[in-house]
Amino acid sequence: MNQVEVFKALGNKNRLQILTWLKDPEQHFIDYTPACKDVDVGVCVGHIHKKSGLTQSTISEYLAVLHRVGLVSATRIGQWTYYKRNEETISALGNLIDTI
Amino acid sequence: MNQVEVFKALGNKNRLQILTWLKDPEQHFIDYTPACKDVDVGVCVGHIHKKSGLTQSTISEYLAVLHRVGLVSATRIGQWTYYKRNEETISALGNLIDTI
DNA sequence: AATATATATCGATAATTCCCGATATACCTA
DNA sequence: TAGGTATATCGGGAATTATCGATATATATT
Repeated sequence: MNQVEVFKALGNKNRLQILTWLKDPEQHFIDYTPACKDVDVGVCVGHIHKKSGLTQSTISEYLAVLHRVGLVSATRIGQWTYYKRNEETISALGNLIDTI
Repeated sequence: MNQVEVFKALGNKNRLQILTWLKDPEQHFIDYTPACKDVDVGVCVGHIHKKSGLTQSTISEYLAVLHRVGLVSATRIGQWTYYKRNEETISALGNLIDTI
């Protein structure tokens, strides 16, 4: 994990917001339904986009940033890409704070 | 604590480095001696400046950033300003990660 | 193959950050 | 008060980031 890059990724109100939305998709995304029965793959770009008020390209870019630093996972299913919090990385970050 | 601002402050290699140096002044600063017998006030700007390889103004600015977001305390004694890690804020940040 | 939809990427501009040198301010000592 | 040292602030150029609209790519449907 690249500490500096992770902190940069978190140093943006909108990206931080997305991460918290992803904590509880049912609560934050009106028309959310899980894409898979058995595996939780998260929320598709379009839902996040609609909720955000930002453009589609910006949201796509932000999700790519969060993915690049490992804060979310990405799963392509058909024409949708679903993003989901990577809790391992997030809690690892919590521990890492102690080593700073 | 302003989350976004704290993450921005940490999203810089040099500021992160300074924070880790301040963890153990004896180890990282050759000619370090505590400024006070009874209270630990940390390390003065000049020492950090010399070790960093960056200019005095940049270091002063970086320390101001870290101070503004609460990651370090600042103590002026005579003509020196001493900066010290604010462990409370840092561990609070660790907890805050869980709420992200 | 043609079209429609979802997402990703490209190119651009404005805003912000990085980092500098120069200068100002604060404090100390003589 | 004058001069010296430590730190802070100012002004600026280069680099990066934020965010957009336009376009490309991938997938699905007919």
